[in-house]
Amino acid sequence: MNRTTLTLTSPKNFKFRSLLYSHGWSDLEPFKVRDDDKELRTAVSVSPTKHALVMISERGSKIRLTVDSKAPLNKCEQEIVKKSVGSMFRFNDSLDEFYSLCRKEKHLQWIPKIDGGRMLRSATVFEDIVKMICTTNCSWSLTKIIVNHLTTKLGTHISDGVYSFPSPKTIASQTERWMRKETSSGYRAPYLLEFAERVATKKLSIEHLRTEKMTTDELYNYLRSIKGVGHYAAGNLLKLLGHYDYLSVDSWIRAKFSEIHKNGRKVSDATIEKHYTHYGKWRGLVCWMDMTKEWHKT
DNA sequence: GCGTCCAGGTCTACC
DNA sequence: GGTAGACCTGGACGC
Repeated sequence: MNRTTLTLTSPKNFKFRSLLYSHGWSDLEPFKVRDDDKELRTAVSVSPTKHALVMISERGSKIRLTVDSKAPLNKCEQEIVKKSVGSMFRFNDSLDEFYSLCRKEKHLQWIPKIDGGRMLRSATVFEDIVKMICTTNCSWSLTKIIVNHLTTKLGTHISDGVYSFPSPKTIASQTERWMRKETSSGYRAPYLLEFAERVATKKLSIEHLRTEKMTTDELYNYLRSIKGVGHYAAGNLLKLLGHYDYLSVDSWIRAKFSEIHKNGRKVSDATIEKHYTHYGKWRGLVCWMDMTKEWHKT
């Protein structure tokens, strides 16, 4: 095993722990949180056949990447790893405007204090979309099972129990029967296969979506063209693409909102939408942070 | 251990 | 455009 150490400079308003608990992604393979929240492990594919285990930790204002790979990484491949981690950690996203808005409201002032709101992404848009489809219509424990099966049965073993996330081509080459039986994805299997096949054959282009200048509605409609991505999944994916105009209300948000704001009384989605309307294009992020405040208590 | 019921979001057919 | 029903799984529950 070859080991390389790389360093990234974190942007202002960045806190490692806030990123880890930004949402559930750090709980899904190939992510692994280690050493009492001090290290995040994941896999980065630098080419279709070359994968690296990346151990990420915070060192003051720097981010240290300890990278293990079976063959040494050249300079170009090291840059791919750095760029990939920067994209996962949202280094290019500015939250200044969001923080200004939060500072004006007493109950939101805690957010800029913990540098919150930066939501962890997977190494690729493909991985994010597959995982989001796996969150639909099931418990979080089932989501973890499906993603775990996909990664450990179809990914490449790198080191220390870490597997790369499978490529579109690898997923597309499976049969629906195998997917249903071996990944517990059930009726989602044909959705995952169709999506992977469209990406693998370049009928659908998605990796540019993190940098493409598109309006929220254009992005939303693009995502909805993927079978298995409905209103909730598209809204959540938009957050991972830097657009926060959608609340993407699901059963958990309904229950949490009811508990926090309505003393447990049942509420309609329209009531929840109305509650956050005046936060404009940041309403989706304000809602999410409001719902997950307790996750950030130390 | 086994059977039954339920929750969860999306798609499709139908009105 | 709105709505009902099917999809499939793990987990909770009762026996």
